[in-house]
Amino acid sequence: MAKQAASGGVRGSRTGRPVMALLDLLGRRWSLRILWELRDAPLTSRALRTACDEASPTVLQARLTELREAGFVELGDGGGYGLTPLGRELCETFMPLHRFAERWRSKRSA
Amino acid sequence: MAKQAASGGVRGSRTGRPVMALLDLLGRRWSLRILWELRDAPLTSRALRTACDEASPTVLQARLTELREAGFVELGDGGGYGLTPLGRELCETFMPLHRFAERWRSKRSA
DNA sequence: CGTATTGCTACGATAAATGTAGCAATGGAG
DNA sequence: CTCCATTGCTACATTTATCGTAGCAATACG
Repeated sequence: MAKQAASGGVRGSRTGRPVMALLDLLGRRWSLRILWELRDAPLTSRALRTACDEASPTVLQARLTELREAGFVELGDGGGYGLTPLGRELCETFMPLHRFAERWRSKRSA
Repeated sequence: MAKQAASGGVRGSRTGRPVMALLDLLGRRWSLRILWELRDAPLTSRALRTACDEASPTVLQARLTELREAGFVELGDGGGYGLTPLGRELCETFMPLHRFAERWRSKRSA
């Protein structure tokens, strides 16, 4: 495996600004969703797939690898993907999004 | 062209949960970046392109349309794209990401 | 008129995601 | 041990998204 984005390869990091790297990493399909679905409890790869609207295992596996290399997600001993402490922090950052989304909908359908 | 989305077509909204729709919308290439680059002041389409690392105008235009239909971005009278009040709210939601990214980097390169 | 912006589009080439199928490894139940 | 279900993960052909380059019509200034 060893794809390695860790030491300076995440797209967008050319700018040197870590936000860009993060924004780029999160701006890929299913990245945000995966973090979101893992917010409460760990899930097996298959349960995660189900939670993610039956997304293709190819992409899911790719994102999972990237997120693991980024240090946000980890694969537990007995199987199952879960958030690392760092990943949990990141997820907290996104929590206000939930409330925002509710307000957003009401304005859209208004 | 009249793409889509405006009145209930954002991918991911099939679940009925607005977070999913939002997560999906933001989980497309350059979406987060565009919001980020507009955080301070409006930019012309070309300035935005420059800010976004010379991204292809095709995608940029597509994202811009989607973000406009979502009500986050608007095209000013005298030209130039800017955030709507709603878009500014959303951007505020992402601000903690900046600080997080800094911490993230220090842990990655540790 | 020429020139230089603006927002935006066409289109072939390339990269990414989808959908379906299946692998090797692990852990019971009989 | 065999059978079966589950785990994480991969192959591969098809479809979709994005890239990169070029260029359009509209507007403004001299």
